[in-house]
Amino acid sequence: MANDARPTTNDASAKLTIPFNHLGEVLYRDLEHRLAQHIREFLRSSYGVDLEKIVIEQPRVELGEYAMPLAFELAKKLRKAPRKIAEEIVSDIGSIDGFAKLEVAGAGYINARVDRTALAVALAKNDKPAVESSSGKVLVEHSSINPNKAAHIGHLRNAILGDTFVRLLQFAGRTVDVQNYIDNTGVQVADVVVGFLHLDKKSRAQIEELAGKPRFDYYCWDLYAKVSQWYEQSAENKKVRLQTLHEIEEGRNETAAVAELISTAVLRRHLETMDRLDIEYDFLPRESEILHLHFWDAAFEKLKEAGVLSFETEGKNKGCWVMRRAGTSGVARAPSPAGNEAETGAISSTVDQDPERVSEEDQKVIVRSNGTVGYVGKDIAFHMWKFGLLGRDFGYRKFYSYPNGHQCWISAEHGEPEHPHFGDVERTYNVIDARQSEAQNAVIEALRGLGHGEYADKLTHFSYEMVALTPRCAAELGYELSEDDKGRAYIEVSGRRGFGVKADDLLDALIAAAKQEVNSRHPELAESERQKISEQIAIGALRYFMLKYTKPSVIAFDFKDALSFEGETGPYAQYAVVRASNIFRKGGLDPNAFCRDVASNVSAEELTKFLGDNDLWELWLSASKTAYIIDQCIATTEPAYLAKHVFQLAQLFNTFYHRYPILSEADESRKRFLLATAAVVRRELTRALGVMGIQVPPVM
RNA sequence: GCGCCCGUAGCUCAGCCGGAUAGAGCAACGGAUUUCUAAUCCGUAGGUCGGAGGUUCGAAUCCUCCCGGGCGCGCCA
Repeated sequence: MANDARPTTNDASAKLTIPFNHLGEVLYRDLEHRLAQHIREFLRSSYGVDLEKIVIEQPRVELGEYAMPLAFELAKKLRKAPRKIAEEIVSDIGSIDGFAKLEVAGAGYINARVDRTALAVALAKNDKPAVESSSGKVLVEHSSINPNKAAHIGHLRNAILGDTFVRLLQFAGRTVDVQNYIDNTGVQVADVVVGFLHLDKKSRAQIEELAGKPRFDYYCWDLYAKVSQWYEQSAENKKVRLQTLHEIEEGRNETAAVAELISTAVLRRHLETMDRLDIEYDFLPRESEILHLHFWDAAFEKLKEAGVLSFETEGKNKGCWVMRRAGTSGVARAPSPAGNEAETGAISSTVDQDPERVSEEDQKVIVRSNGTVGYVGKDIAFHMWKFGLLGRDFGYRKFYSYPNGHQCWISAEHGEPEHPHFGDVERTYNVIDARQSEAQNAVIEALRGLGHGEYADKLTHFSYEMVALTPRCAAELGYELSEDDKGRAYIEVSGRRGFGVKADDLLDALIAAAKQEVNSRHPELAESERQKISEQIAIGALRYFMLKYTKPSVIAFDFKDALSFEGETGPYAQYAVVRASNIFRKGGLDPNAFCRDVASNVSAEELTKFLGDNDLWELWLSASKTAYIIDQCIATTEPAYLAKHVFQLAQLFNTFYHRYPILSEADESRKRFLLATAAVVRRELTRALGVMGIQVPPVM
């Protein structure tokens, strides 16, 4: 799996490319860069040592803000006790701007203490994050749901991860194109077409009428499961499937028209479902256009020319164009540097005599012997288009206008003359589940084989694990489980079997559960207001739920956990912000003013005094980390770190809220300080939740 | 068979660039609020970090092997 290196914030390569935040304020992230750079230079000049990476940890707050165990590492090289080295470094390094001091602790830790007052003032003034000047455009492809049935919880994880990653990139100042690839000519659509035409025996007009109904995708969900059973009944039925698929790919016939009608209607439903979660797309490239605009033909020529594809004249893949499967590079893989003689020998003995020929089991068929191209081939062509390497473009048509005015475009054979420019991006992230990593690697290797290693390196498979149902959840939904399944930790969702939780159903259930709470807590509010708040809470719960697990973890879905609004949940964090807002509302004060004007509201001496309290300081410190955490999320393609951070900050705030009554505080300057604290945390929490796509209700 | 992922408290998960007492949430039990305060807070209990070796001053974290579970390896997409 594509696990990038850990955060690059203190890599040697990053020290010159990430400038200090000249226009904005110096926050936690910037201080870390500064510290790492200072240490690095000091070690070089004083010891002649060039450390590859300076490890910087985050210690308990009473020990400082940054902790460096580097003296332990240097002990070997310098043949001195770690404690001694640490002491030398601390006494010789001099002062670092923004830091109060360095200290030696334990057996040789070097702990750095920041200038708390300076960091707090910088944080308070940081009302909009400084925007990095971005180079090229970034493309994030996510969702990509087959347009033949309702979206389910697995698709929700994909879309929420993808949308959050888009927001993370935008926070960091990148320009992002959001694409949702639509496989509108594949077997899955064909199956539903077969269902309408051959099982339900519906006319085109009848289908058209059904497609206009509110939850047409639910109808397709059931039909798709029925068709799958129908295929099992006879070989004759399966032939219908092939015939139908063929007609759809061909285009310009009645079957293709029906398929277009169905897939477009389901696609609209998907967009509506995702819009409920504030997830929007810019462009919907469809497979039909990749076929009809002959993207493959252009790609095929270049791939042959570059020698990525070879034609098989014998064996099981006779008559096919094949490429080497990713990860099987017998010739290309150099023995590991540490590899011993025996290992090298073992490799050379398994390599084919003819180094050009790929052994049969390492072949991936790209073009079938009947001349048709498979999914991976089309994906290669598509990715050549993404990076501007294909020499062809889609036509573009307006497709969907969001209530907020945003326009979503779709691919077309003959597009509108005026349209925005998609493609030609500098970097691509594909949010696709882990089961497709081999196919994704094939695309990457094809780009490399074409001589475009620079793009291969900038194509990231944003891989995550699936959402499955716990046996208990499946039983609650009324599914019959085999004895085998009952013993499993989780059971995979299956559209083909109609087994799963639909996205809209889950959202409805969440809204209903939230509504019940809101009704009992705020009967004085208007119905429309209670509804709006319930939706915000439901979205908060759902998005947080999908983001709190790290990507490699399979989510074993359970209604009890997903419908929870307490503990480590989105509503917990939303509630913390609401509480902060309550203070200002009841006090008749403007929280933003308390951020902006902290320096005039609280004197530097007083600020320093109050921040000397570790509990209060910990809250400020955590609030100062938003940009730092977001950098980490992007570098590691892991949004879960932001979810963890939001929860931690909300938790610290709730403790603070409980411990310090603010409005009744008698000491005026202390009161102003506490208000500034609440205001800053409120702003940072709101900001971080916003990056997760979670809004905060006015009351809860 | 080959490849990738997972295995940490009763349950669900963090931690894994080696480092200072292994953390949360849920569940359980016991407490707190006429207040900006209960979608909350505080406390108690709960762990041979799947197992065995190895590297190291130091391993949940790195390496090897094993066990258990998941996923992928198609002229499907």
